[in-house]
Amino acid sequence: MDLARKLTELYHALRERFGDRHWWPGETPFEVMVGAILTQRTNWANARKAIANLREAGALEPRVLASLELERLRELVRPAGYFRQKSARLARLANWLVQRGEGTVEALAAVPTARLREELLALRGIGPETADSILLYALERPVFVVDAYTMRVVVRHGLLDPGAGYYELRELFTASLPRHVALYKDFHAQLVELGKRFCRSRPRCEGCPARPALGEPIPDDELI
DNA sequence: GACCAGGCACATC
DNA sequence: GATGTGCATGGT
Repeated sequence: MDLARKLTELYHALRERFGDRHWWPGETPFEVMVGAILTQRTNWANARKAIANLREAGALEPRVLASLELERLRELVRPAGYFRQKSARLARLANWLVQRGEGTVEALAAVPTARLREELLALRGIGPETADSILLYALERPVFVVDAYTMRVVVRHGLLDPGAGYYELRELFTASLPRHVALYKDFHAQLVELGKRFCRSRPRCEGCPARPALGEPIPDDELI
């Protein structure tokens, strides 16, 4: 069975099992961008607290966030952990938007995806995953997002060898799937859900025997 | 108390 | 290029 078919079957199996994930909540594209930084190496519940703080402070708007005192920003971001780093990262992102797009996300609409990706990666604190999350979920660009869960699932299904790099993994998906934003969004969300469940006791997947079957609904006992 | 959570930058070999 | 380390809060 070729890879494209395997991935398609995996997606439908996940979709069947988990339904619509309603992935990546956020009222505005900027809020999604902020969330992408706040959730780095941090569970979403903690990131959400920081987002709530920012909302209450009216700082879920690039110009406002960019104008906040650093100490104030650190306070608001604290629940998400790594608050010294993340506050600085948010400030750089907001400043970039203010300078690059006059403080609006809409001004980025005409900029090619590759260019946006380069500029995001040039911001210290935004790496491949965060950049791609922003491109896909905030800016609606057809970019597949790879994260730790994706890696676990793909390796566990034998689709790629352990030790594969970010770009190798991303290429696996982009080369095999139709370039549809909605598909990319939901597939990634499904992979996260699967990864959370069936690897929750063994995050590194070492020696774990379970391997959900492709193309079939996944039984609960194979999800652990 | 240990371990983990939707990474990244930097140092070192 | 690969590997190790610091960053930090909050839930289980």
